[in-house]
Parts: sequence; structure tokens; C-alpha cells
Amino acid sequence: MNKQRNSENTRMKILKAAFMEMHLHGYQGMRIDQVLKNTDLKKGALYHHFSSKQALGYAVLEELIETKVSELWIEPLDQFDDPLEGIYTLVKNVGNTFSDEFFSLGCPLNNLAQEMSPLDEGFRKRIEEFYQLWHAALSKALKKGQECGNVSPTVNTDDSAMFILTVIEGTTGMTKNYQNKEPFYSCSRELKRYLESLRQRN
Amino acid sequence: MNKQRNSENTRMKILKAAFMEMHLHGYQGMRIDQVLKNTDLKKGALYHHFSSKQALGYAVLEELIETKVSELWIEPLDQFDDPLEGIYTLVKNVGNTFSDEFFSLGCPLNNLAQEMSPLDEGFRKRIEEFYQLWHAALSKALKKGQECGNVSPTVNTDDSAMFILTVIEGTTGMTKNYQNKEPFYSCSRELKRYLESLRQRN
DNA sequence: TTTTACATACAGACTAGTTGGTTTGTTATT
DNA sequence: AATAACAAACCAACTAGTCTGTATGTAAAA
Repeated sequence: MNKQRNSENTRMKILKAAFMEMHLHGYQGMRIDQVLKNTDLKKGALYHHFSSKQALGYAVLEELIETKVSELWIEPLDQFDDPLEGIYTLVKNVGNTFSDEFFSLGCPLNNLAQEMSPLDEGFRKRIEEFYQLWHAALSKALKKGQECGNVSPTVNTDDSAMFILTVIEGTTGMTKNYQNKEPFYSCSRELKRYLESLRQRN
Repeated sequence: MNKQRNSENTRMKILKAAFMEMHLHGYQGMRIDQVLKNTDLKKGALYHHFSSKQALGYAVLEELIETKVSELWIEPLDQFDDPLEGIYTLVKNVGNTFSDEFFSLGCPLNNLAQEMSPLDEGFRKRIEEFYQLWHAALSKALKKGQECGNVSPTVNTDDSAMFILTVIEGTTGMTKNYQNKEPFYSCSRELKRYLESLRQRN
């Protein structure tokens, strides 16, 4: 009975289990013991890889949550010449990808932001900086749309990017409360109306 | 040294102190002992008036938070013949009323919704029902606007009401992260753009 | 009016359970 | 052999809730 060891593998196993617990119960609600139960590891392992619960939380945020949100919402933005159509495509895509159950847990990033921003400056700083990245990407996409003649030149792309970001995060938050996708669908339709109001009129 | 007793007074003192702690640290972060310290009362008093921490939380939600949000956002809606102007007036009013510090704590209702909806069905149900009230009031105001010719008859008032609700709550959430009012101002301006896109064109 | 009886409104010490974290020892890897 | 990667027992702090007792208010009886 020889047990194999793989440090990086173990670390990732802990990270993923911690992510699940944070998604289900929030950071404060995540219990170290429960994370361990879900990995068949013991405290020695966890505290070998992470110095504290806080450090584990930061790692989940930076290595799992931000990465995933970036793949889903930020990186694809470059593909589109028409950001108005592009952003709506991303929204619809997310709506098709995730189940009702997943929606009722909310966006992991938004959850963490709402819960921890006022309580822990480390979380808040990391989240703010990531939102600034996201905001910059949206603003850049809108500017590109202006250059291509799809977006009206009168649009303030900073304001508009912030609004879109807020609607996306707000929608997942609202959908979480209702425990079904109806708010998501309503907000998607009205976001489309808003996006069209940004379009260059010919 | 005769100590006066006033049951209702004592109860309200506990409620208000609990509200403050919940606003500062969330429901999970609220400590019964800290609430007591801020009132100069002891556990006997608190558990005489409230059967549990949960019951205290529910009371704060129903008797303080929902009442306040209703006064601020729902009841004034009836005054306006033009809901598009009316809703924007309410937003501006809130922006003028509350300080940066208050904004960085977030809307108490939204905070509680984000934190507790997935964790406690009692909180979730109460919050969902209250959002439905709010949603109905917005929808009604928009319908009235349609009858008065201010709002385009093609607008789906249910969708639009949900969107507006989501933007309001999302904006306070985003503003909390940034710890200044800039996101609020950006979102206010873009909400105005959205509202104007609902207007009846002549 | 005074007394009796009871209910309400608390105080304050105590408890059982939880939780993040530590320490010491053991096994695998290099 | 030396070090990294864990296991397992243990600890100290915290926390919601309980329990017993006491002071205050109140309504009925004498």
C-alpha cells in the first residue's frame, strides 16, 4: 500500500474543494474541516500548502474565480467588431451554459464581493482591481465599436462599461434570490434594449 | 436609583443595535455579545425579546430594513405621473442623501439578500416577497406612464421593472466594492439613458 | 387603600459545541 | 541522509444559547 504524492495535485484538490464550499456557503460559511472531508486529506496537508483560511480564500479568488470569469466574460470580448452584439452574445451564452441550480448559487465573484468587501481589505482590493480589468476591457470594446461605426460617438464608454458590468453582476445577484432564471431572462432582454440605445443611428 | 422599564423601548434598542452590527459585519458576522455591549443590556433581555439570533435577524429585516427601503423607494412612486422622471428623481435623491461612507457599506437589503439567500430559506422567502412588492410597484408605475403617454406602449413593464430593480441593487453592490460614489454616478447616468429609451416617441 | 399573587422584564454566570490553527510524528521523494 | 508532504492528536478562543435568580409592574382580593 504505497501512497503516491503529488504536491501540485494535492494543492489543486484543496483549492477546488474550498471553491465549492465557498460557492455553497460563502467564505465565512466555509469550514476548513468540511473542505478536508471532501478531499480525504487532513489538516497537515492544508496548512502545509496554505498558511491560513484567509490565504486559502485569496488563492481560490485569484486562481480559480478570477481565471474563470476572465475566460467567460473578458477574453472573448476581443473577437467582436460589434461590441453591442458581442456582449449580448456572451450573456446569452452564459444563460445557455449554466443550469438553474448553478444560477441560484450566484456568480462566485459577485458573491465574494458582496460578502467580503466591507469585511476584509485584502479581498476588497483584489476584487476591485479585477473589476477594473473587466471594466477596462468593456470600455475598450465599446471604443472599438465607436471606431467601426457601430457605437454612437456620443457614448461615454467609461460610464457605459460600468453600467454593463453592474447589470451583469446585479442580474446574477437578483437571480440568486428568485431561485429561477426568470430575472435573468428579463434583465437580458432589457440589457439588449439598453445596448441598442448605444448604437450609431444612420 | 430606580431603573425604569419600557419593554417596547428596550426591544427597539436591541433591534437598532443589531441592525448596525448587521450593516457593518453582515448577519453571520454580527455577534450577539457585541450587540449587547452597544446597548448596555444583557443576554436575559435579548433572549426575552427574541427567541434566537435568527429571529432577531428576521425582525431587523422586516421591521427596520424593509420599512426603510419601502419609504425610500416604493411609496414615493405613486406621486409621479411620469415614472421615467420619477424613478430618476428617487435615484438622485438617494445619491444626495447618503454619504460616501454609507454607500461603502451597501444597501442593507441587498447585503442581506446576497449573503443569506442561499443559506437560509427564511431570509430568502422574506426577501423575495419584498422584491416582488417592489417589482409590482415599479411595474404599476410604468403602466401608469403608458396610460399617460409618457412610456412607450411596446415596453414590457414586467421586464423593465425587473431590470430597474436589478440596476438599483446592483449599483449599490458595485459602489460598495469601489468605496466611493463614482460607480453610482456612472450607473445613474446610464440608467437615465435606459429610462429615456422607454419614452414614447412623438 | 392595602395586600396578595402572579406575570413580565431583565441580570449574570455557565455550558456545550464549534472552529481555526498548532505540534509532533511518520512516510514518501530526491 | 535530508527534505518535503503529509497524518493525527491536541488546543485555545469563541459563541449562541441556557438556567437560575431577582427586581419591577399590575391586577385582583381583602
